[in-house]
This record gives sequence, C-alpha cells and structure tokens, in this order.
Amino acid sequence: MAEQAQYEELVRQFSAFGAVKREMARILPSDCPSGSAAVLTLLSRHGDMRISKLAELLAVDMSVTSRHVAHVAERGWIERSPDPADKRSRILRLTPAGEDRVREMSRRTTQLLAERLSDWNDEDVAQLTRLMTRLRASFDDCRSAHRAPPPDQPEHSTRTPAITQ
Amino acid sequence: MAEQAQYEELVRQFSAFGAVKREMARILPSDCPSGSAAVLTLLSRHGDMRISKLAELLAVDMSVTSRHVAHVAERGWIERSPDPADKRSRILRLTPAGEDRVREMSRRTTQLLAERLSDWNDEDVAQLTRLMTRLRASFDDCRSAHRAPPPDQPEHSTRTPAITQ
DNA sequence: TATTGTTATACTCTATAACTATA
DNA sequence: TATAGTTATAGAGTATAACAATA
Repeated sequence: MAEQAQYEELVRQFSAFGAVKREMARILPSDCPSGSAAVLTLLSRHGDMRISKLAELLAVDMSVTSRHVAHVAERGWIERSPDPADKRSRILRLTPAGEDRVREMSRRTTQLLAERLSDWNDEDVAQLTRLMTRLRASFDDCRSAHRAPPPDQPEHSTRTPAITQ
Repeated sequence: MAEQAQYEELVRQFSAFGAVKREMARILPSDCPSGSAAVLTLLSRHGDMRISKLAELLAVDMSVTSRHVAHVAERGWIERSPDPADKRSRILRLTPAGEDRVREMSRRTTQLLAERLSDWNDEDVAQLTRLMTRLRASFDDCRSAHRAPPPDQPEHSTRTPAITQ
C-alpha cells in the first residue's frame, strides 16, 4: 500500500503518457490508424479468432472492435471465413497482405523505440514492460473480482448489455 | 539497447494501457472529463500560468488547451486575469471551487488506485512511476534533440505553425 | 430467450488552419 | 512580421442503444 502523494504522482505520469502514445501513432501508415494496427497485431500474435475474442483482448466494446475489423477487412488485410461451429460468427484471419502490414509496422515502431530509448538497457525495458503488464493485470483482476461477488457468471462481457423486454 | 522482441512486447503493453486509462476516466465527475481534470491538476501543482505554458505541460496543441480551459472557466473552476506583462495573454488561476474539484478527484483516483494496486508495495509503485517518468523524458528529449539540429531555435512549439504569406 | 455481430448516434480528445489582437 | 490565443472543421477512439440473424 502506497501513500496518496505517490498515487498522485503515478496518475500524473498516466496522464502524461498520452504524449508517448501519440508520437507512436504518428509513425503509422495513414491508412492504418492505431485501432487497425492493434487488430492486426493481435491476430498476428494470437492467431485466428472471432470478434468477441478480439474485443476481449483489446478491452474495448465489441461494437468498437467491429468497426476496426471492418476497416482492415475493406483493405484486404484480414479475411472473415464462416465459423463452422456457430453461424452467427466468423473467424478472422490475417492475409499475406496483412502480415506484410504487421511486419512493416513492427519495423517502424522498433526503429522509433530504438531511437528514443537508446540509453535504456535491456533490464530497464524489461522492467517497464513487466510493471505495465502487472498494472493491467491488477486492473483486470479487480474488474472480475469486485463486480461479480457471485463468480458463477460469465465475466468480461465485451458488449452492451442486451435490453430484453 | 534492447532487441526487437522486447520492443514489440513493450508496444503491446502501451496499447493495452488504454484500458487502464479508460477505467481511471470513468470515475471522474461527468462534468469534468479527463482533459479538464488535467488542466485543474496541473494548475494545482504548478501554480498560476498562461495557456501556452499549460499546453507545454500537457504536451498538446494550444488550440486543444484553449478548449479545455474554456470548459473549466465556464464552470467557475479557474479565473483568467489579464497578464500585465503581455496584453495578449491571461493568467490562469484555480478558484476555491476549482481547488475543491481537484481535491475531490484526487480522493477518487487515490481510492481507485488503492483498490486496484492493493498488492503492490511502495517500491513497486515508485518504480513504475520512475520508469514512466523516464519514458516520457526520453521521448521529450529526442523531440528537442532530433528535430532541431540547429539548437538556436525555440523548441516545443505548442501550436500550429503560422502561415505567413 | 439469449448471444453474436452490426450499425446509428453521441461524446471526448486531438490536430490543422484561419483568424484577432497585441508585440 | 511574429506571437498568444481563439474558433471552425475534421478525424480517430470509445460507449450506449437498437437491430438482425442464429443458438
């Protein structure tokens, strides 16, 4: 447990982090904004999946994910094939053109980080990655733990609650 | 210098950090979105200042800052008094109502972090804060260092370049 | 009835450009 | 002419709600 002043300083850095995010976003191709880039990157890492799974990984609403997916599909970077197990769903898969896009973006972001973090050593980078990973986990865990005292319900609904009348 | 795989993992965490930011934003009062909150917090920390200084601290364009400032001024959380040294500028100052707002938001964010980071110790929190501070500094430094080989120019322009014809 | 996914709408944040008042 | 600040416009991300098709 930390003290209030420590938390306030941490929040200040959270806020200031936006500038880093924006600078990273600026080097992306103009037809591939950060939302699209995230979709392609996650498909490359985790393999084929449905939109609902992608929304969970992105931690955004499925409606948002649906838009990002439509954008990259229009450009031929992913394919949507029918899901044999459920006709409501489709399986998303990176195309060769999409894989090229992922490689190109990875090259650019790596180059930018190598420049900006030129005086960071491996352990610095690893430590920051670990702590940010843990931070996200701490927020995710609490979401499951606090919002659902009865843990026998599906967590992480990535969508707007259905209004059933 | 780190390797490509390490950078890619770091970028992944940058992207995922959005979920943390959004959860922090959700606990703000509905009439005080994160942009307004940042303005109030910085004025509370750094004292009275002009908009151009605020834009520099926020690391966003002055036009954006101007909108945020207008929002908080309309609600009576800051005052804008004339700058005796330059009639084009005004000095921004937190009002007592603004100070109340800052305290209330600080209370909420501290509580949220105390919940979410309940199993983090002081050193964990301090380490993350340090690394994020350094990250931002590394990006800021490079901005000054790379974009202006002739270092005899004003850096950190927080505004759209004037089109002079 | 409930779930997967899509679309319509609205809100916030941001940048660019054009404009004003002053330096 | 250049700078401080404002406003108009546009683009991106997100959430909520309503809808269609399927489970």
